[in-house]
Amino acid sequence: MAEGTSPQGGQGLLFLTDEQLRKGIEAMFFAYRGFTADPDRILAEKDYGRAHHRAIHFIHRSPGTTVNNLLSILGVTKQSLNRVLRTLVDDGLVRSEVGRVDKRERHLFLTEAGAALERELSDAQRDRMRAAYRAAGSEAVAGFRKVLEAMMDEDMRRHYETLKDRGR
Amino acid sequence: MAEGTSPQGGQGLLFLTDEQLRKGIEAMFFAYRGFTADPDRILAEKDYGRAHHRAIHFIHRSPGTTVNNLLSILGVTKQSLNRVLRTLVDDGLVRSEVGRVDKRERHLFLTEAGAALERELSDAQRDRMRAAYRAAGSEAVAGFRKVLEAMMDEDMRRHYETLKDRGR
DNA sequence: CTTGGAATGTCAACAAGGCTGACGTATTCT
DNA sequence: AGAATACGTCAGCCTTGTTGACATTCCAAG
Repeated sequence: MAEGTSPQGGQGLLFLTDEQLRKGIEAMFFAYRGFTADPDRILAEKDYGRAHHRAIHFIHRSPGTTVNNLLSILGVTKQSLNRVLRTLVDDGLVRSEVGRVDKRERHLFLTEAGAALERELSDAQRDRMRAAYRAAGSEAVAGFRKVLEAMMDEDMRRHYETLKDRGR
Repeated sequence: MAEGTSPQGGQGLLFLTDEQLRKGIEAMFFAYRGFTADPDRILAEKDYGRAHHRAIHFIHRSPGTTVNNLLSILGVTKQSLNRVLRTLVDDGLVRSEVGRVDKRERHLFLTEAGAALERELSDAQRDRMRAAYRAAGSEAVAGFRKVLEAMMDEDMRRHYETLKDRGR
């Protein structure tokens, strides 16, 4: 009775109207805007963009990651990533270290300044996420994650799970 | 007891670690990629982009909407929207009608061709949404929507609710 | 030891889709 | 009559994505 979508709550077939699906689509659209709004404001002040944020985020999450790995996580071309990475290295936010075992690879790390910016950005983003979680309640949070995970492409889910494991 | 995040399930304070919040952030990032992947493929074939998709989507949802209204939903400048809208009108996907009560306004409608493309795009997007919903279960769906709604900016939530009401 | 292929970096050119600023025109409101 | 509104448009700029071509460096296989 606390449901809204179907009486058989949980598993099994759902009765999904186009309307319900459209609402989900629009919720994704509007929510993603909110999701990026706070970091975007901070980035604009510092003349960086979302691309820089993404690079910084995943370097922070996987210190020492290679360029190729980052490439496949972000899903852009190396030229595109390189442009962003170069400015971050030049500005002293990211350190690129030649691999010791395979010297062709570059391992990426945040410098102190990079870590500081990362903190500033993710604080802002986490604040909103936390507020949304609190407003929605813990049951909602579990469902939120479940649906998002089911929405990912296979490759992306692989990356997502890998990052997940690191934290455990 | 079926919870994972907190013992007081539902309302009240949640114990949210940075790790949990980060996972949510990454889930949003990866899921949004999946969310746009299918329409993007269709659009690429037809030399359109996401901007066209968004315009088409919201014109479909609110037939006869004005340019100004669309502008505030999409959150872009009129120059940006106009570029997109012009190609859609030129290509015969959108019809722009001078307002009868206020002749300064233009009311936007999808033509048959426009409606056909809208269907193709939203079919693809709904298929993924439906699959995700089914995989996650109906309880998850309710939570998903709840968190997303809480994540929106005020203005966006207003638009979201307005679209919501139309369907009822 | 040479050679093929992988990983990386870099140059150039281009496109989509944001943005600002300025201006014109029709229409409506005060 | 004059101000404000709705819309369109021109011009120019930025970010971030794309392709294509090419150099370098290194690993590994023959």
